[in-house]
Amino acid sequence: MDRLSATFAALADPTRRAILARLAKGEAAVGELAKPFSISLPAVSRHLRVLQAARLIERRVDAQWRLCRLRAEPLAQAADWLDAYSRFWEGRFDSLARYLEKTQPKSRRNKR
Amino acid sequence: MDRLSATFAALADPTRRAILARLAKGEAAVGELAKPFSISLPAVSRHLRVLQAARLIERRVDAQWRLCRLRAEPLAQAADWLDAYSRFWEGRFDSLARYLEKTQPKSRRNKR
DNA sequence: CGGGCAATTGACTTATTGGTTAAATAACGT
DNA sequence: ACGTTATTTAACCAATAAGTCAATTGCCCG
Repeated sequence: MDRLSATFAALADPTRRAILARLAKGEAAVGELAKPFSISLPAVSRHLRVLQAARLIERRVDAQWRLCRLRAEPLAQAADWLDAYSRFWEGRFDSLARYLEKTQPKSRRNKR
Repeated sequence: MDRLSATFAALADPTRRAILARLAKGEAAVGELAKPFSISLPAVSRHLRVLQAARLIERRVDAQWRLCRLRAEPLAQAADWLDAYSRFWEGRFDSLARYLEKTQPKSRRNKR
């Protein structure tokens, strides 16, 4: 699966988005991440595996804890993709057309 | 499924993203949308159904053609979500923290 | 009317997802 | 070494996704 698809797929689950929101406040262990949810710990563990595969989190071991922290770079790529379409909903159609012409090579970082 | 999840899920497929890219250049019928892909017409029809359910496209009938056009509003919502995290990857952590406080009043403070 | 193009629907297959419980692994603190 | 805590893995299940081909629907036109 390509990187952008993996990112969007990872974000398509509210539990995973909630986990990212929690991690935005700082590193946390699996058990703590699981607390707000009614699902089992293995289920959370799998969600974390998905987030890690999409490179949205990184993990490190500290004694018996696996600490997770947010890696937001893939989100930047997704934001770039959406930014192109912002030109559409803002009515700057030709600008989007130009972006899409170039979008085959590579997308670049920018700010909204 | 909530709106944001539906949007991200719809975007998590490269075929669907390519269809949106094509539609950004203007309305098109199903047959024309299908041309660049090696998959069958029913498969494309199903992708369009997903995009429509996510409200990323609208359809209208013109004689024997079903014309599709881009509706970018749901993308704006997704972009808003990502924008919050842009504060993270740009290093403005406390700004993101404030955003998340407002967005998810329910989340509890980290103790560790 | 009947033929043909456009698109969808139906029936089916296969793979993936998200969840479960139970067992295994790993590190800690006696 | 032992029991406790933290987390993952294994095995399984139900639902969904993405594709196929065949049949159907809807519309146009000679």
